[in-house]
Amino acid sequence: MSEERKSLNFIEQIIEEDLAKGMSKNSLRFRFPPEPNGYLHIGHTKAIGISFGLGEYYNAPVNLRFDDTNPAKEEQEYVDAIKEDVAWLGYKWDKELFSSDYFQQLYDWAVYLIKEGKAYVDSQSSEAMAEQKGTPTQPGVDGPYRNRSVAENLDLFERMKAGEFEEGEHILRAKIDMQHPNMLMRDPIMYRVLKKHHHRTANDWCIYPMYDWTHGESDYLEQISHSLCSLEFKPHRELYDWFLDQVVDEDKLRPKQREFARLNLSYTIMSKRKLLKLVEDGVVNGWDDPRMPTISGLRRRGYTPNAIRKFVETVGVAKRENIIDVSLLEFCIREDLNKTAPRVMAVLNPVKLVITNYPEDKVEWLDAENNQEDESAGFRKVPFSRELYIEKEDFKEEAGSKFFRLKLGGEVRLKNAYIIKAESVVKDASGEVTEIHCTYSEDTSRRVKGTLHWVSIAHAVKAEVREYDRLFNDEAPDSHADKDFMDFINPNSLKIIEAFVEPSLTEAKVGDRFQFQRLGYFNVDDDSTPEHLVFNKTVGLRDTWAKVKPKQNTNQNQQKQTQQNNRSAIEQIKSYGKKYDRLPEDKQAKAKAEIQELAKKVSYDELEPLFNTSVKKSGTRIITMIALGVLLANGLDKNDAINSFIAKALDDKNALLVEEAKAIS
RNA sequence: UGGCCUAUGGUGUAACUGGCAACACGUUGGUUUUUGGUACCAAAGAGUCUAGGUUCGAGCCCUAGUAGGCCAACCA
Repeated sequence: MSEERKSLNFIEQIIEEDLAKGMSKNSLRFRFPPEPNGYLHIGHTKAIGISFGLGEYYNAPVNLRFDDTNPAKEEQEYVDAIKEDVAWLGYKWDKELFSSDYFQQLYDWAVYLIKEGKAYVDSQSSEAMAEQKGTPTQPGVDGPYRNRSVAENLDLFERMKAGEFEEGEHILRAKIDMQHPNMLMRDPIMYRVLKKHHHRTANDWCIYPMYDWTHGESDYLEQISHSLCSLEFKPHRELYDWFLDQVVDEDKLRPKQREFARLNLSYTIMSKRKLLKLVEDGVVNGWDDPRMPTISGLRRRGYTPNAIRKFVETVGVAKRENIIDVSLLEFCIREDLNKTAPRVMAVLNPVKLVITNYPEDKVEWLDAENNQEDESAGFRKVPFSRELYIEKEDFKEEAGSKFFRLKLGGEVRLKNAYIIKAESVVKDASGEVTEIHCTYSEDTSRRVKGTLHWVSIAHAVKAEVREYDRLFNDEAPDSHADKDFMDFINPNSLKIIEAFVEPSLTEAKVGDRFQFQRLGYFNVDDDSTPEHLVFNKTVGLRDTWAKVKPKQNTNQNQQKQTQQNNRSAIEQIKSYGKKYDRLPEDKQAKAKAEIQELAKKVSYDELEPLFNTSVKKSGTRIITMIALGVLLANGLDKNDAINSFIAKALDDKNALLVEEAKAIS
C-alpha cells in the first residue's frame, strides 16, 4: 500500500502552505468575478474551473461576483447568460453578488482616503494626465492639482457624486507616486463621472469606481482568501495591496491575489471584443453559434459539461504562456460521448444500393444495439429492405487490398444486417455510379473485413446536417502584428448537408446527442422540429483511414521516406550521442563500430559545429570524438578547432571522453 | 527609470523541493472488434533556452546572458 501523491499546481501549493502556516480551512473562500459585458467563452472555463474546483476540493464557498463598475458596457442580458453558463457547467456558487453592492462602502472609504491625504481630485483633461504619467521607461511628473487641500478635495468629490459635473471634468485619484516604476502606481484613477444608467443601481450614482479600487476591496468585504486571476493582472497586484493597506482591519482576513496563465486554444480567438465583432458582422449567427468558442456555442454544438470540465482539468495550471491544441478538446468530448451517446445510422452523402436477391416488398425490422459501451442502453429496431442508401465514399468499382469497403466482386457486412456482395453498377451519362447492384447472404457469421452503415430508402427520414470546420485558418489568428484576425476567417466553416437518417430519430429531442456510426457525434440543434430535423456535427470520430488515404497514389511520400532513411549520417551519429555514455558495455562497442562506419560518410564541415556542444552533453562530445578519429585516420589534417576540442576533452571529467580523446591526440 | 513574469518532447502539465525526467493529448506500429470507432499492448519523441558557478550529484540553487510575454484606457 503506497500513498498516491497527487501533484499540486502552484496555486494549490500556495493554499497548502497557508493552511500549514495556520490559516483555518474554514476561512478558505474563492470567487469568480466576470464583467457582464459579453458571453463566457472556453477561456473563462479555466478560471471557473480553478476557483470552483478549489471550492469543491476544499469544500469552501465560491461567490459569483459580477464586476459591474462600468455601466457603459454592461447589461442584464449578460448577467443572465453568465449564470446560465456557470450553472450548466455544473458549478454551484455560494452567493450571487455584484460589485455595485459595495458602491456606498467604496464611496465612504474614498472619502476616508481623501481625509487621510491619500486621494485627490484632478481636474485636467485625460490627455494632460496621460502626458504627466510618463511611459514605462520614463517617470511621470506631478500634476498641478496633486496638492489640493483636503477640504477642497472633499468638496469637489461630494459635488462629483451630486452630479454637478459633466463626464471628464473631474476624477478622483489615489495619491501614490508619479515616479513609480510600476505605471499602475502613478496616481491611479479611483472614480470617474459617468452619467449612464446602470443595470442594477439605475441612476443612483453618477460616479463609478474603477476596477483597481473596486476589486481588492470587494474581495476583502467578501473575505475572499485567495483571489485568483490571469497573468495580465500581475502588475495590478501591487496596487491591489496598496488599496488593501488603506482599509484592512488586522483582525480580518486579508485577501491574496495570485495569477495564472490564461488558456489559449489553437485556431480560435478568446477576446470578447473580437468575438462580439464576429457576431455583429454576421460572420456567425449569434453568440451561441456552434462555431463560437463561447460556452453557449459549445453547448449548442453538443459539448457536454463533463467534457469541458475534463478538458480544464487536463490542461493544468501554470504561469507560462500556452497554446493548447484543439485536438485535446476534441479528445475530451469524444471520450465522454463514446460512453454515453446512443449509436444510430445516418447517411450523409448517399448512393443507392439494390439487393437484387431480396424480395421487393419485404421489410425486416432488425435488432440494433444502442451502445456497445453501455449494456444498459439496450436495443432498437431498424428497418431493412431491398433498396438502401450507403455512403458514396464506401464504394469503389476497383480498389486495392487496403480498401476495406465495398468494391465490385467484394463483400462487406451491413451493420446490424447481412453480408452483401457487389455484382454490378448502373451509371449515368457522365459515368457517375447511380446504383450498385448486390446480392446478400443470410449467413452473418462469416468474417468479412469491412462493415458499412446504411439506411433503408423507403424508411429513411430526411434531415438537415450542419457540419462545421474551424472558424480560422491560422493557428493563432489574433497574434499577428501585421494582420487583422478577420483576414484569417475560414469562408467554409459551415457546410449544410441534406442527409438520410434512420426512422428512430424522428423521436429525437432538441439537445439529444448521438453517434452517427462511423461518422461522428451529432446533436439535435435548437432549430430542429419534428417535421424538419436539424443536427449539428459535434466532432468526427478519430479517423485513421483518412490519414492513410492521401498517402496512396503519391510516391512523394516514398521519396520523403527514402530521404528520411538517407537521413544524413551525421544525424544518425548524433542520435547515438544522446545515449552513448549510458549504454551497457557490449552495446557501446556495437554503437561505436556503427558510428565509425557512418563517420566515413561525414564531412568535416558537418562535424565541426558539434565541437561547440556543451560540456554537459558528454555523450555527444564522445561520439563527435569517435567520428573525428575516423576523419583524421582518413587523412584529415588537424586545425585549431580540432586541437582545442581535443585539449578540452582531455581535461574532461568524463572518463570515456578522455579515453577517446587520448586515442586520437 | 524602466519594472514584473516566463522558459522541460510536436502540445499541455509533472518531477514528492538537490538523487534514474514522468503523465495525458498527438504520432507510428501491433492485438481485439459487426464502427478504419472503442479497448488493450508497444515504440518513437526531451540531456530541461545559452554560458559559467556551487555540489559527490543540478531541470530544480547562484551569477550573467538570450528569447518570449505583460504594463503608458476616465476598460475589466
